[in-house]
Amino acid sequence: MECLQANGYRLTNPRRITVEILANSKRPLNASEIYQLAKEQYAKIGLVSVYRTIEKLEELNLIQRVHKPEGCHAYIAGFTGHQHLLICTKCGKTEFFEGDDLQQLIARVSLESNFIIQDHWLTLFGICSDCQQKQSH
Amino acid sequence: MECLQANGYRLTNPRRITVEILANSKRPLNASEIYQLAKEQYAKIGLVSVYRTIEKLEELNLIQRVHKPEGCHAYIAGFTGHQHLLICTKCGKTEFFEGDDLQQLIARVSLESNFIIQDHWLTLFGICSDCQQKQSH
DNA sequence: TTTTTAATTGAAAACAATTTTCACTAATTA
DNA sequence: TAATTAGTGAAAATTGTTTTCAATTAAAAA
Ligand SMILES: [Mn+2]
Ligand SMILES: [Mn+2]
Ligand SMILES: [Zn+2]
Ligand SMILES: [Zn+2]
Repeated sequence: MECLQANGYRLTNPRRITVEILANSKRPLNASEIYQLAKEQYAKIGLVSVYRTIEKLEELNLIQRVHKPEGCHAYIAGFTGHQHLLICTKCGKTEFFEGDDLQQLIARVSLESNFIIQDHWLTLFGICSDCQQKQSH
Repeated sequence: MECLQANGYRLTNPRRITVEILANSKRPLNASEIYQLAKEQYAKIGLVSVYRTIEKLEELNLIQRVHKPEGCHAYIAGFTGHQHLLICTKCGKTEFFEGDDLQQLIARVSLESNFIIQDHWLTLFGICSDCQQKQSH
């Protein structure tokens, strides 16, 4: 909310609620999921406002689109700097990690392909500890 | 086409042309791009058949959806086994590479997060050699 | 505090992408 | 060759997202 305000945006109910939902979610949410949750707190919110808030939060790098095999329209909060995602394929729980060292790989691929490599996306998929326990029963 | 036939699908014009376009493309194409190209060879083809062929090729693992910042609705042919993509952000030219060794990283992240890590997505973005030359003029 | 203002809102309409329906066509089998 | 049935394309339906617009409301000004 501070960041929105600092960028000249007004602090409104639809924004507050959308931000709160995204900030508290451990898994990526899409517009309609946010909308369903938001209505519980603020019945008159419109889906359009959710879309518009997502757009602004993404511009300000406060949320990040998450690409998964099932779709790429969900967002997760908490992005800062160069990080990557670790996603539970059972419940969707998503964590960030960093410290990947791809320098050697990138150098090799660059040499073999004659590409100048500027960026990379890395996502790990697995089963979170909660879902491991549920599974073992 | 062989693989389609082996799986009980008929060899039709719409399929032949869609397959040919995807097989010959160096960059990922979406349904409507394939459709535009296909119409040049077979004017009466329908966009629906392109969608249906994409669906089957994806099921048979002959093509793969490509995730990019601009969107995730394009497909590239030639997927076999565990490989990753290298994409030119100028012209879209896409190559496969393999031999990434993420074992150490995966072990560390697994330990820190208590996830069992089962899969990963890695995509490198850069500038291909053609586009490097065009740029330097 | 009250008034002014312009950004923001939600409903509805518009738009875009994809899927479904259905009568017809054509690839394969007998 | 004829019979069968998968596959086709046009049109309609559906889904997800964006635009429009009059009304509302947060923030600035008085
Ligand atoms: Mn990295
Ligand atoms: Mn790999
Ligand atoms: Zn989980
Ligand atoms: Zn290029």
